[in-house]
Amino acid sequence: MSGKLNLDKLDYQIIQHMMEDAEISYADLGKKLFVSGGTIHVRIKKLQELGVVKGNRLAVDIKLIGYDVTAFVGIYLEKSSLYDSVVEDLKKIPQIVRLNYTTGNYSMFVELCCKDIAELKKVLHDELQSIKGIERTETLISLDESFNRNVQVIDLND
Amino acid sequence: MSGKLNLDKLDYQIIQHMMEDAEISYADLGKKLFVSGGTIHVRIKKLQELGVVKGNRLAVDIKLIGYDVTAFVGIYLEKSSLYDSVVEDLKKIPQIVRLNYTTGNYSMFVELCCKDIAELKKVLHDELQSIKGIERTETLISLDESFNRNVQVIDLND
DNA sequence: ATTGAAAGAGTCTCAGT
DNA sequence: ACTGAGACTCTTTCAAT
Repeated sequence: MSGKLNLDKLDYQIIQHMMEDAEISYADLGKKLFVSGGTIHVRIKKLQELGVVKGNRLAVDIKLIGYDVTAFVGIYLEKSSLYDSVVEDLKKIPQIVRLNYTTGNYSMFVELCCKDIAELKKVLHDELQSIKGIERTETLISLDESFNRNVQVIDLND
Repeated sequence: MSGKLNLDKLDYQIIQHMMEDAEISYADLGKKLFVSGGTIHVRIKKLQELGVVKGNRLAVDIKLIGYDVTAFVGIYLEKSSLYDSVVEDLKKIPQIVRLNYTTGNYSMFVELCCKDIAELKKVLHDELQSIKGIERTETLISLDESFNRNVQVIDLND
């Protein structure tokens, strides 16, 4: 499937299942995929060693703990050579959870999580505007997240 | 901290730790936070019942399994009343992993994961353009993800 | 609410195939 | 490479505080 690593269908099935729900036991996952729990264990160990599997994260509903505002900000840079220094400055702002260097309208694109609109305004107005190299920004506020899911690495019906 | 739920510092510390790494045992996490493993267990059960903790996901490096292209697409709708029907059509495209309804330039904003530029082109040209209600789209291709991290729900140094 | 210990369940290793 | 069983570790429950 992917050229670089030699993963077979079973590897992809394991990845697909465990990306969605990592709470299933090796024995039970083995039953679903018609192999032993020991084989699931060996495969997951292999995937960890290859760096494909990087750990295990708790899925948390951040809205429920007060992070009501998700926003996206497109950033225009004065010069694209300023990218690295701007990245370092943005990394210091804890509300910024993701930063991508992009083609298209903006030079870079960030996602941020804030407790409320007041906090968003503070980050946009006080923090972003004081960073050297940022020419201007455009903000998209998320009013609703219709879905958020994983890539489908394999069709589970074969 | 958050008005609705009555979570204390220990709850936030547990959430912060387990969002980053859910592989630590309750006993070890208890040692770090100066309580017993049993208390960690009780708190996590409470957080699950409250819906704050929604499960456990394997963190996978999708680049390593051939998903080289991450892109963001801003979508202009003909009429915003078409939102729901467009959502249903977009949900059927497996490469679209996230969809937000946004204020600002675009009516909706999606993220997609593709194996290569050819697949991205196919989705943009063949699939998005044939959906009724989409006026036009603007694509940002991610050339580099500088970072991608969790919200900081508590400062771990108190 | 927190604890510590016992019971139950899961992971990990390894010898055999 | 896969299997199954044993050793080990973790989760879960619960009586006591």
